[in-house]
Amino acid sequence: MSAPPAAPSRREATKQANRAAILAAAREVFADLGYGAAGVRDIVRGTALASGTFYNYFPDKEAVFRALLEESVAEARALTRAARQAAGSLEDFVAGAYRAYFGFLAADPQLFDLVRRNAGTISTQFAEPSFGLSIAELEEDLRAAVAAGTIPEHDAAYMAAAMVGTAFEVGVRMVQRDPPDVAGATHFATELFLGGMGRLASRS
Amino acid sequence: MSAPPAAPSRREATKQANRAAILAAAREVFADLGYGAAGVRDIVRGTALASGTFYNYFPDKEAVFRALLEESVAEARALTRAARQAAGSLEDFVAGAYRAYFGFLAADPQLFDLVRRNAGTISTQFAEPSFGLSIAELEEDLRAAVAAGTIPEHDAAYMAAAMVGTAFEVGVRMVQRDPPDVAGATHFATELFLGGMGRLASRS
DNA sequence: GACAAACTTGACGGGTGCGTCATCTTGGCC
DNA sequence: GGCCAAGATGACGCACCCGTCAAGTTTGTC
Repeated sequence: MSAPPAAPSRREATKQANRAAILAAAREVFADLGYGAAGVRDIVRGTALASGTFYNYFPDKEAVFRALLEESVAEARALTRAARQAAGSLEDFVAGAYRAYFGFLAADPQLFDLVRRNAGTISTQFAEPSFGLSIAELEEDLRAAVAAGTIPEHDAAYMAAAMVGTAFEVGVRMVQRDPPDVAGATHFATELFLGGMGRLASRS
Repeated sequence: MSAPPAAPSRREATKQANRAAILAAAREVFADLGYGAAGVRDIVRGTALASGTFYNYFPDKEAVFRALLEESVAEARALTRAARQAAGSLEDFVAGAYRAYFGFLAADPQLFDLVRRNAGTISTQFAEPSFGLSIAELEEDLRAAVAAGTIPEHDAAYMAAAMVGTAFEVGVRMVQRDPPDVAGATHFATELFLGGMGRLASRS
C-alpha cells in the first residue's frame, strides 16, 4: 500500500515480517491484557525477537496500538460510511451500513475483540481514529439524510448513539453464534431502526 | 447499611473515613488511568494515607475495584430490574426501565465514567457483578414478557443486546447535555424500541 | 495519667519494566 | 570471498511498584 511494489529484497522482507510479527503479538496482548496492563515486554515475548528490536520498529506501546487501530479500524469506518452514502432510500441507509459492518466483524473477529476489550481506552486516549469519530460521522450522515428527505426528522445525536451502541452489542452476540449470523443481525438491526424511526417521526 | 447504627466511636469513624477515602481515590484513578494501568500507589497518592495503610483495608487493587462495582452497580441493576418486573404493559416495560436507568446515570455520573472507561475490563475480568449479567437478566425478563404476552415475539438475545447498547451510548450523550436530559433520553429510547418491536413482530 | 490494643507509618527487599547501547550477525555489493 | 552498512541482540542502569513489618502514634479503658 505504501512500499515500492518491486524489490522484495531479503532485507526488506525480514523487516516487513518483523513488523508484522510485532503487530500480531501486540493485537493478541492488547486484546488479552488490555492496553493499560500490557507492556512492551509482553508484546516482545509473543515474538521471536529481542527486546531491543522492538524499538527499531516502534517508539513505544502507544505507537503500536495506534498502528493497529489505524490499519484496520479505518477500514471498517470507511466501509460503513461508503454504504451509507451510496444509499438512495431509508432502508438502504440502515441495512447497507449494518450489512457492511456486521460483515466486517464476521471477517475479522480478532480486531473486534481488540476494540471491545479496549473501547474505554480508545475513546478516552485515542479518540481520533476510532469510535468517537465513527459516531460523529454517522450523526453527520443522519443529518444530511434528514435534510435530503430520505429519513424522517429525529434527534440525530441520540439516533447515532443508539445505532452504534446496538451495532456494538449485537455484534458481540453475532460473532458468538456459529456460524456468525450476518444476515440475521442485519435484518434485526434494520427492522429495529426502521420501526423505531417511523414511530419517532409520527409521535412528537 | 451493614455497620451497627450506634457506636460512632472515634476509632470506627476514622476507619470508615479511611475506607471511604480509598474508595473515592480509587474511583477517580480507575476512571482516569483505567484499571490496568492503575496501581495501588496511584490510589494511595490520592489520599492522605501511607501506602501500608491501604493494605489494612483491601488486599490489592482488584478488591477495591470489586468493592467499587458491587457497592454501586448492583444498585443500578436492581433498580432497572425492579422497574421492568413491575411493568404491566409493553410501554411500561421499556419506559420504566429506561427511566430508572437514565435517572440513575444522571444522579451518579462519576460511576458511569468509571464503568465506561473500564467496560472492557469489567466484562472480561469481572463478569459476574456487572454488565454481562445485566444483559442476561434483561434477556430473561424479555423472554418472560414474551411468554406472558406483554411483548411480541422476537430474538431476545439481540433485543437485550440492542437495548443495553443503546442505553449505554445514549447515556453517554445524555449526561453530556446540560441539564442531563433524562426525560428526553427516556422518551427517545422508549419510542425507538416500541416502534422497533412493533415492526419486528409484524414482518418476519 | 498510665497502659495495652488498635492502627498508621514509611523504609526496605525483591522483583520487573523501560529505553539504551556496545557488540555481534546478516545481507548487499564488488 | 571480503568488506561495509543495516539491523538484531540482550545486558545494563535506572526507575518504579509491590506487599511486609518493625517502630511509632492514637484510642479506649481503668
